[in-house]
Amino acid sequence: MELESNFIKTIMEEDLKNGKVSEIVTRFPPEPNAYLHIGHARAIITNFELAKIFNGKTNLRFDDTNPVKEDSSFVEAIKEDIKWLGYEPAQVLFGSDYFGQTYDLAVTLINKGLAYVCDLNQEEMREYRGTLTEAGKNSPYRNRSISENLQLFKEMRDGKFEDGEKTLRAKIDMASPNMNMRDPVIYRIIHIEHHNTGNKWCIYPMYDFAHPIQDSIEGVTHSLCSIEYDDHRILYDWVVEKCDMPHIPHQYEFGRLNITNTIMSKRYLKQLVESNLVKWYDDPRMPTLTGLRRRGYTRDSIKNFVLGTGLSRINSTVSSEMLETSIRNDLNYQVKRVNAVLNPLKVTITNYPENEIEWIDVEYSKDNEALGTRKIAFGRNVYIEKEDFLELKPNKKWKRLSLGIEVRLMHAYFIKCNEIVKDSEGNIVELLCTYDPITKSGSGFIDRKPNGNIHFVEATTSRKSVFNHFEPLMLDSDSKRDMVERLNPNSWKTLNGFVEIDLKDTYSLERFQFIRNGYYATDYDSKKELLVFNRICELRSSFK
RNA sequence: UGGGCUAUGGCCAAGUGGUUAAGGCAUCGGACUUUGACUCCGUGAUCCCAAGUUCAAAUCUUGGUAGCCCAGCCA
Repeated sequence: MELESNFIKTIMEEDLKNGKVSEIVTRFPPEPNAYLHIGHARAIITNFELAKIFNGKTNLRFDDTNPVKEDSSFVEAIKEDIKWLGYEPAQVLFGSDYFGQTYDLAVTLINKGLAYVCDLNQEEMREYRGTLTEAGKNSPYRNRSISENLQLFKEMRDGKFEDGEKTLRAKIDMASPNMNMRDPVIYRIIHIEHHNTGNKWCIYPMYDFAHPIQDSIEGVTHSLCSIEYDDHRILYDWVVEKCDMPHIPHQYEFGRLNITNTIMSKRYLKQLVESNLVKWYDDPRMPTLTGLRRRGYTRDSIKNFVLGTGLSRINSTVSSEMLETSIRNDLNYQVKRVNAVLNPLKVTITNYPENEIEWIDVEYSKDNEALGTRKIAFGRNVYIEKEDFLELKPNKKWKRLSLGIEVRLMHAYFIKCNEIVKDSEGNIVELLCTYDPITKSGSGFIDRKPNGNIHFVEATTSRKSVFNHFEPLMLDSDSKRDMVERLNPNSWKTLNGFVEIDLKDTYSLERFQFIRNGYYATDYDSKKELLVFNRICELRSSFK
């Protein structure tokens, strides 16, 4: 799928056309403190695809300016997710690579009288900041001399002070209606080992100061971020200007992408994992990229989904059905269509010889012959789905098996149900049927029409399997309600059944259409003796 | 009268003064079918409201209304 027209693409076209920029350079700047989710995928895809269209380039830059929260374990996971999506960054960089230059630029600001060391503690600073409707007031430390500021900032760097004892603040305007401009902190003291720089630094720049500098150093032309940074842009531009950055990057904001029944906040995903409400970040129910991958989603389905939702400045909530449609469309043509019985009901073909198995050639997909064929087994003992049998045909629309009714076992023969075997509690445990040899599939038999076509697997050759079915983790998206209350108790359902013998050597993440059941992917935990499949999504159904 | 952003069918979204206002998802019909799948056909908008500018307005102006964001030494 192509990237549709959107406002950022239009801006880039104009910038290129009127010579404002000669090349498009974008960046994806994740903070290495969490696993990436499908919301990040929008940012990744947007940055890379936009640059690609204009033959530009995209860097991956880890935004690691806060060692309290960040960890190198996330660095590798994030790299892997981006690679999985099929993108290769022009460069892989770290914000911490620029700590030296960032420090020097802070000194530049001090020398210009545009930054000062402030002794206010956190609480005092909040009081001085004012409120949304009232102006703040100047810090008593605002007018320290340049030399004193220089000395103090150096001492901050040299570890003379405790965490929180002092900050470096930009001197802008405590009466600004934009809170971000009320002398924002640009450096703070944190005595913690950094995953990249170790103990070299004990002061770290804030995002608002570091980000524009990083963008400028890297020659980023279009710095894309989410809409809540809109009122940070004025500060972004201030930093670029006052630091006399030779290259001037520009920030553009776009809305966040939400999906119905899906909650994507880092805090929430972390809580799910730490409370053992899911197995891990790669749990197939998680909206993380690693979870979606394990579920069986393909990179193209994610890309097409994101591209299909478009891009605007609105925070949008897209129906999860759109994601499902995207994976169905991707898998429909390219995947093998095979038989699996998830809720087995034993069927004995009473007029078929015992100990005889018949092998039938069947194409994997009549829509894609290149997939080839395999042999399916047919014999005296088969399994069909429990839901494909009802003792009494309920209405004319019922296109499945009932007592005295004849249906086709797909790719094999017509069978007719003659007798029902029940246990002492009245549950149906077996069906006794007869088959008609002249109705064999492919024989051209047209004298009778069966009451529908159902799938089956031969009992003695099929492989025991576990099928994991998923529902949304949350029953609603009302973030005001407690998470545990909203949890869907049926988000993971396990079924035990059989797949046709052809799947005995399936490998992790191999994807199939199980005929009439849905799309599935082989789980990492699948073993030869017990195959495990995750349902990616159901087939569409107009059955009412 | 704190500041900022946004408003196009149920959900996304193109559209940049002249179009029958693209497209996708969903819905509802129908055709086809050895998957109740796929595929194919059909199906919906006085563009938040009001006034104005103009021969002509979703697009420009003014005034409303509604929603979202901002008071971390988080990003």
